[in-house]
Order: sequence, then structure tokens, then C-alpha cells
Amino acid sequence: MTDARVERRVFLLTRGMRPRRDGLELTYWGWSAEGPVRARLSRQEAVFFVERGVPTEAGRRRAVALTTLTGDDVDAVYFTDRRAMRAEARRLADAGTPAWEADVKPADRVLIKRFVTAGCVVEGPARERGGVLEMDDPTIAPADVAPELRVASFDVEAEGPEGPLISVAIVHRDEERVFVRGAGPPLPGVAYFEHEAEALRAFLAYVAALDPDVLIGWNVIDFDVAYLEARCRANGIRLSLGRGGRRAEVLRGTRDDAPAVARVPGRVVLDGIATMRAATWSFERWSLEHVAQALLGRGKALEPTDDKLAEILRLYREDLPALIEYNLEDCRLVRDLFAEAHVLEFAIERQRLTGLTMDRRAGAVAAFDHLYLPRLHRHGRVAPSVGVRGEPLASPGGHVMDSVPGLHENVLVLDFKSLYPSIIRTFLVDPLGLHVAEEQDEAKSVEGFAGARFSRTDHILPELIERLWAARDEAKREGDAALSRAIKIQMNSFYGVLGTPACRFFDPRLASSITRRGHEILQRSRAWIEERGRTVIYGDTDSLFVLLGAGTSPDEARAVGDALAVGLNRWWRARLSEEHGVDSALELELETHYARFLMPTTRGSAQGSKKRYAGLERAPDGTTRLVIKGLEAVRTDWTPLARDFQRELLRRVFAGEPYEAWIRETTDALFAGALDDRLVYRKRLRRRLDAYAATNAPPHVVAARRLGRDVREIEYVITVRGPQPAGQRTAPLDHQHYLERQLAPVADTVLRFLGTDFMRLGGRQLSLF
DNA sequence: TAGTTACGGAGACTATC
DNA sequence: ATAGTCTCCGTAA
Repeated sequence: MTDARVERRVFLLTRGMRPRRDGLELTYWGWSAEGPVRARLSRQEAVFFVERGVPTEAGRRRAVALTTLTGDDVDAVYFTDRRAMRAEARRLADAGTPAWEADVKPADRVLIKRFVTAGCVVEGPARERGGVLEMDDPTIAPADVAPELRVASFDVEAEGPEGPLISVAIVHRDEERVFVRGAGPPLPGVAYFEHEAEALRAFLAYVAALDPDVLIGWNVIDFDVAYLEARCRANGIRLSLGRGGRRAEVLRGTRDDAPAVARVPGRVVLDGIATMRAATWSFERWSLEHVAQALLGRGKALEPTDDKLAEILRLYREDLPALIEYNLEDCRLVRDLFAEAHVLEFAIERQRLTGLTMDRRAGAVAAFDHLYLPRLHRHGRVAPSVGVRGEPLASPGGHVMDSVPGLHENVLVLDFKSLYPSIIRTFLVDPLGLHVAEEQDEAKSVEGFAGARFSRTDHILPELIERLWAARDEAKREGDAALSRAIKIQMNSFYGVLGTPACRFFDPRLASSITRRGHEILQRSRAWIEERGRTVIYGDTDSLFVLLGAGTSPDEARAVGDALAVGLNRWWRARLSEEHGVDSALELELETHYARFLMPTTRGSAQGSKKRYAGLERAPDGTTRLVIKGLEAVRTDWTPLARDFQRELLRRVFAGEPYEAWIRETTDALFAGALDDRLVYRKRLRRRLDAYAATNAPPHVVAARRLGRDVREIEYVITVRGPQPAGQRTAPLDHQHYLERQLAPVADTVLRFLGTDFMRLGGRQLSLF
């Protein structure tokens, strides 16, 4: 019996591969308006390329009309077994004749070569089974598909990370369910079970019936899914979270610090923290409580306590409805955060742009491959495997100017919009162009740095950026913040990946041709401005700070800034046309007008600082805003006391308000103990505790060792007996320490420009010993 | 299931007076 | 005592 042929417009959710006797089987799950689709490609082969003159000992070899990036003809070599392919690739690498594109995964290659990133049309024989449309060996072609994904937010409560389940809640839109181990009062949507296994089974059955495309949560993979996996194993239950009852698993990276990955066939598991981070959201703490308060203005349904687990256990014993409500509210918070921050929209747009599945946390290199490889193939070339290039040479980064310290008035910030992408566009910086230029006449290429030249005729990155740039302008016009943000991240990642040996196109000449051109552009722009009688007091990578000084009206300042931007853009267009025969894509713009501006010195010197400043930004509508960069007030490893103190001092100084009495009151309050709750340092531990040298331990490591267990972050205070964990303090707080090491330094950054210092105003002697 | 470099500051330790 | 070196962290761009 033959199945009817069907065509579906599909948004891809997950992809997988498994070896079969007759080749590789690739499985793609996707959303369609008519329901979930599973497309399976059977008898697939893995492929790499090898130079025509290089002998191979395994695989099926076939001549193809492609050359290497360096212009040598290649053959394709096909394998039905990936292990055999890896072995042969390794042998070739060891022989000094590495295979090309040997590390592109078959499931990705199928999509890459079809220019499919997310949406596609899938056509072929199909049958319906268990609510899933199963398609075998269909054709797949790119298409624009806007999915309406079914999203369920879930959260587990347990008797500790190793202990048995208490309850698991799941929320889909306004539909709420809680599966509880224990007995309690009848409540809507709440089911009670005597045994853990029953509760787990009921939850899994509910997920299967609800059939969401996306499961979301907070730290959901490292905790919730991993926990469910462990408890299912302990109860002899299959973790059937996947579509069609397929088993889900948590894969842990090879590296110690690598985040876990959830593999759930047919469903995407999106962690709120990871996805918001990928979308460049930034919070000082990533606790659900903190982020929800910041974005939604409401927090968890539990009073904050030092020991959350103890409070959960207490509620479990004494107030089950309250615990259930707490469990549900966590699900709702995550659901609402996703809506408020457009988290899902971002993940969808990122996949459409890059081909990276939505659950990927990092992947700039993989995204580059997805975009670049199919276009490179269209140019008849194949790419190297990762890591075949020799020793990485260092390339410089951005240029940072010496600054003119002082308390200034009317400082303009001029900023090159997306400088590195615009350099790539203008100077045709491109891996393909780099190699083609070597085969071409010099007149047909543009000069780069570190000996590089770039073909004027053959290139890929410049038009890729041009296309993204236009799409971003369009997204901005339409108010599509998620798309605009995804594009910006993608454009800015191009420079980064070309500078890492983890990218197959890595070449120091590429990175240097971007950054050193940036240096030239910044320095000549500065000279141009100064030739016109203006003073540049600082600049960093793509920005120039122009001092106008006192007595300039806001309108005047704006006019000067706009005129400088217009003039410089025009000048660069002329210069680059004449010097390099290229069209300038540089876009300088007036970014900010600071009515007041502080450029500090480095501690204990008269040298102007870099990457640290504060200013009172004045918007065109006259409103003002305090902006702080790099200073202690924006550093999370300084105490709340010092950060708030510096911010308030800056506010007062910029506003012309008195500060002397306030400083004295603050120091008095410090010694009176009135500020003791703001003396906590918080610092990450980037390594395991035992990986720090036994001696030389900095304070946060000393405190963490006193805590007695491995943590990734430590909150500690300084006592008269040294650093101690904040929750386990045994000695009195060392107020003198906070005066000298927190208040004094952050204040003196500002006060030295007012002809005074903290010691004089604080009214207290600094320690005499 | 690998984007980059540049920079400042604290604190521990060490060499030197 | 104190200047210089090194490690560690968080940040700017």
C-alpha cells in the first residue's frame, strides 16, 4: 500500500541522527499548522571532500565540480558509517592532507545545502499516526513559515535535589495542572497520588495529551529535566517527554563547566535564563525572583528566606495549598516572562536567521557555517575542517585612546554604527575573497592588513551583511525588536568567529584587516575633528568623545554633533573612494550629549582612565539620565553600599547639590550598624574550589572555603576576623574596612576633581596602622 | 552543542630598601 | 614600608 503524497509547511523544531545498517537515518520534527510532522530521511550518507591527488582508503569516492578554498580540485567521499568517516578523516589529517568539511554534521548538512534554516516545505508520502504526520524520504525546500507554537511552562518541587518528588506543575496559557505526591484538599487542576511513580506517570501522560511544541522553565534543563530523569530512573519509568512517547534524555557536555542539553524528540526545551542571555538580556542576578521583579513587578509566592528548601518542606507538611500555589506561580512567572521579554519570538527569529535550533545556548561558529557554507558551495568551493590551520597568531582588538581626565561640561559621543560589519562591507573582508585575491591581479582586489588582499569580484560576507543590515532597518521600522536584536547579534558575531581557531575560516589576516582598519578609521576621524578646532578627550574602538565645554546650549551641542557626523561621513566616502576605490558603508552618528561628564584618573595617578566614566545624558526632549560605565557603581563585585553611594554622589555632583553633610551622615550610619545589610560582597567562582592555588587565596575564595562546599558564587562579608560567608558570620563586621576599601575609593574617584577627598569629609580618621 | 581583545582594580605575595 | 608582579574578576566595546 502506498501512502498518499502530502505537502506541509513546517517550522523545524528538533533534528536527530541514528546509524542504520543501510546508512544514516536523519529525523526532523517540526510544527505545522495541521499538527506535528516527523520527516525521516533514510539511507543517508556522510560526506567530506579530499583533494584529487590525495589517496583515500575508505568511503565511496566521486569527482565533483568543486575546488578547495585555495583552488585545488576535490572529490567527494561518501560514508554510510560516521565512525568509518571519522577514522578516515583522522588518518588523512595525520598524514598531513586533511579532509575538507569533515566535521559538518549530516543532519545539518541536509539543511545547509538546501538553504533551510527554520521554515520549509516538506513534500512526500505520508501517513498519520498517533496525531503525528510521519513522512518518509520527503523533499525539503526552504520556505517562510511563521509558527504558532504551543508552549508549556513547568516546574518541579522536590525534597532536595536528590530527594523524592513533592509536586510538578505545568501551565499552558491559562490551563493549570499540578501533580502532587501526598493527600490534600480538592483543588481545581490538582491531582494527588500516594506514590511518586504515579505522580510522575500522570505528569508524563498529561504532557503527551497536551502535546506542546516547546517546554519552558527556569534553569529547566540543569534542574527540572535532569531531576525528572533521575526520579524516573529510580522508579523504573521511561522519561517519555518526547513526541509519540519517545524517551527524553539529558546530555552532559564533556567539559566540566559545559551546560547540560535536553534531547527531547519533537519538542524544544527552552531555558528562560539561557534564552534571555542569548537575547542579550542582562540582570545582576538570574534568580527567577529577581528577574520577575525587574520585568513583571511581581515575584515568587514565597517569602524570601535563607533556606528555601526548609520553607518548601514546611509548607509541604503544614500548608499544601500554599505549596501548590507557589509551584504554579513559578510556572506562571516563566510564562509571563517569556511573553514580556519576547523570548520565544527571539528564539524563533534567531533560528530563521542562523539555522541554529532554538535551544542552542551558544553557537556563533555554527551559525556562521550555516550561512556561509551554502554560499561558498555556490561559488564552487569547499571549506576546510575546523582546526587544520597552524598556530594562531594574535590579532589586535579595538583601539582605546588615552583620556583627558576631569569634570567636564558638554561632551558629545560620536559613534560608528556597527563599525566592524561596516568595515567588512566596505573593504570586502571575506574568507573566499582572501583566497581568490591571491589568484587575481592586484587591481582586482582591495588592500587589507597583515598582508591580506580581498577580491573585488568574489566575496560572500559583504553582501550577507548588506542583506542583514537592510533587514534590520526594516525590522526597526516595523517595531520588530526580536528580529532587530537577532540580526544585530548575528552581524556582530562575524568578526568574533573569524578570530577564533574554533572557526573553520579562522585567519588572523581576516581579524586584523577588520580591527586594524578600525584603528585607522578612529585615529583619522579624531584628526579630522581636531583640525576643525574641536577637542577629542577619549575614544574606544568605535566612539569619539568630543569636548565642547561650558557655555554651549543643548541645541547648539546637537547641531555641532550632527554637523561633525555628516561632515565625517562625507569625508570618509571621498577618502575611501580615492584611496581604495570602494564605497564607504561607514556610518558615524551623534549618539549622546552629556551635559555633565566625569572622566576619572586611574587610582593614585594623574593618568586619564579608560573604559570608566560617568555622565549626565541629556536627551533631545530635555530629560536627563545618569549613565555610568565601568565604574564601581556598575560592578556587581562591589558592595551595594559602595555602588549606591557612588551613584548618589555622582547624581548630586552633576545636579550641583550639596554632598558634604550627606557623606558624613553615611559614614556615621555605617559605624552605627545601620547599613550592615548592604555590606555583602557577591562574587563568582570561575573554577572549582580545589582548582585555586592553596596559597594566595583572594577573599572570596577564603570565604567559599569556610563555606565548606563547592559553589559557583559566593556572598561574603569582611569581619574583624577576615572574610566569612554572609550567612555564616561569627565575628563582628569590620566597619573600618568598608570605610577605607569601599566608601573612600569610590568617593575619591569623584571628589579629587572637587578639590577635596573622602577622608576630609568623612570625618573619621582612616586607620593609623 | 567553542565569537573577539582591552582595561582597571583589589589583594596576595615578593623583592628591595 | 613600598613598588612591582601575578591572579582573579567584571566590565567596555
